[in-house]
Amino acid sequence: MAATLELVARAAGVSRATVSRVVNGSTQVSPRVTQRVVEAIERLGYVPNRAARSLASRRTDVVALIVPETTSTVFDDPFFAAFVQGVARFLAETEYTLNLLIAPEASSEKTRRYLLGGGVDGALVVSHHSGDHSYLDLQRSLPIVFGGRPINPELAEHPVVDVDNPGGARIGTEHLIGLGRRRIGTIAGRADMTAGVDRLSGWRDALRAAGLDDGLVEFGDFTPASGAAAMRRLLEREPRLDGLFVANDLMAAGAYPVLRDAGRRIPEDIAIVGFDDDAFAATLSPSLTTLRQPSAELGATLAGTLVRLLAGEDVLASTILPTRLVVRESAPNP
Amino acid sequence: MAATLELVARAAGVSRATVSRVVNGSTQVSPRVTQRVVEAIERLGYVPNRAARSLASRRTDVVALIVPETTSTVFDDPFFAAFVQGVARFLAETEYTLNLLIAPEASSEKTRRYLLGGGVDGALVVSHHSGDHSYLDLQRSLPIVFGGRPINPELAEHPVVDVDNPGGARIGTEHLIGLGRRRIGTIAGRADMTAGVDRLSGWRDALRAAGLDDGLVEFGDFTPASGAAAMRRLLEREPRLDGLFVANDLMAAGAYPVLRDAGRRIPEDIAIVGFDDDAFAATLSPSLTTLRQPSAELGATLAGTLVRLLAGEDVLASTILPTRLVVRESAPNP
DNA sequence: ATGAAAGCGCTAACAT
DNA sequence: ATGTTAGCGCTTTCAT
Repeated sequence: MAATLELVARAAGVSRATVSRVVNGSTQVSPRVTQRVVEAIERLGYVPNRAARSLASRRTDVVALIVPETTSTVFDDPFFAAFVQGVARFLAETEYTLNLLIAPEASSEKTRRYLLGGGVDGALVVSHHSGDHSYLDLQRSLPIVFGGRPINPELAEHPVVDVDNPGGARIGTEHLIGLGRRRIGTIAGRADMTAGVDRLSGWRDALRAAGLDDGLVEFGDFTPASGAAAMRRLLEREPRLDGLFVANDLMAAGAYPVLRDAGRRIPEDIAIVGFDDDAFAATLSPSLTTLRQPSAELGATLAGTLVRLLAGEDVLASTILPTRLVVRESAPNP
Repeated sequence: MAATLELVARAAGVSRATVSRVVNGSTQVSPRVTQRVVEAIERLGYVPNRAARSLASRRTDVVALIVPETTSTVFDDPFFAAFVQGVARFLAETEYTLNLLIAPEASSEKTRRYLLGGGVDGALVVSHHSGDHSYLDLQRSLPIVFGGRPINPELAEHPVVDVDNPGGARIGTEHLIGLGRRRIGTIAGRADMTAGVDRLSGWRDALRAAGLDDGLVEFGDFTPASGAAAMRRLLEREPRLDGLFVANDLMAAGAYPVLRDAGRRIPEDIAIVGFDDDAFAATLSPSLTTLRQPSAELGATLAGTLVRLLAGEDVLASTILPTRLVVRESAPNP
């Protein structure tokens, strides 16, 4: 059986309150008593009971990272690896423990109870879809920080950390324009995710500023297969396409073989810029020019914002991290 | 503020005990009272407090999946995606919530306290290294099921679920023998992980049974780079190598270019069998013959074993799942 | 079938 | 600096 505070107190010849103080690092305990208590704790192998502590203190020291995606999406998307790592690394330096809650679960009643029932002190929510309303009723009862601007305006009051999607898309598109391309299409991401919407608008802004046609849009869902399909539609609509901005690298990877089969050379006939700089971008042939997201930094910033929020500090309503253009063969410098 | 049991009891005009019974699905409550209580719960938006419930009932309804690896290892290894999914899917059907604890964390004092302090009802531990002793002191105080036989004999008393590593390796090697290959080497996995040790012994068994030389062993650490290095050493030792069993597909992928550079054709000059059937096995050129692991099933079985253990049921000390040979171009059928 | 009452193990005023 | 005393919100005998 696990030792209790009571037992430790008895062994050390002090009150439970004193043991509690020692366990919680209070400075108000005399060195010699602290010493006695510490010894008793070691001797008995005492570990505080979480439930009791949480019940009395009204905190859990746990934060949840909620990913409303399927398990496979999470693991297949290279972005998440770095992102989760950023979160975990940051939290490792704090008093908090990370609890990763994955999708189907996250929408379930069980998880809702876990969150609402005081199971965690706060939550991080990433990749929020417009169709997903499962966090609406959490917002008033739990500190939440969003990773990626939620498309849902009701959630606007929560702090958000995001990468500069419109800015990155604009820079990528301007790069294509700078290469002299004039018929520039885009394979956009899902319209129900802000990453999709924002990258599309960045592409559009750049084209309009240059006085070019911004009608060559086809949508995908961030998967390679959808990228291939969108590429086919785009080529059909405008065979003379000479530039392409793709909302993520995976879809760009899907577009490559379609272009090859159509006899279009990259970058001679059509220059391509992706988004993410995932693990495959550099290994594609030709290698992909793309916008790098600071994924790990995003995770760390997100975690940091939540921790500050939980500490009662003021946090920025919105933090936007910059992207960086990584120039490779698919759209080389002039 | 969140509603409490007390408030619900008052609203429904019953005792707290009765509300508790309704919440916990006791059949001993009359329909009309149940009805009243349910209404009060809905009206007040009551969600039980986890800490209080856990303190009183001495259970948490949470199980931990402990992965003693770095975050990137977990996410980069295709095996984990399917595995975690298997665990999550199984638990979704139960009363338990999954808490994924990743490595650096898992060895930390914080996590130890989380586990020992009653934070979870039980734990699943995968990918156990011999160097890792952090779970030794958990074993007596927490129900644990291991995924993959722990190399540490002290942990032998815990239930284990594993794939048939020796059997798979034997079958793969026998396939090479059946192809008429006679100088069959192996790139083995790390000697401090049972998956490495067991696959090596399976290869050895097959060769001995056939009366062939079982000395052509070089070790890697399951990464492509280590596979490449091992391949070079093997070719140096025995240039006439005509068969190769590799302990995982990633190392096989690393070996491919080395063989190509050495002017050895696959499978004409050297036939290759891998292990895992990961996402890349089929896309290698030539595609890789390999042993498929039932990763998701492994996760589900592991979770199921723990759940049964927690329910006080008897569980098998050891459950071994079969692998299946997937024949592709690198070692085609005769 | 329902209620009363005693904790579960800890923290946090409040005293001293 | 240390002890005393209430709870935290729930489950669980034990009565009735």
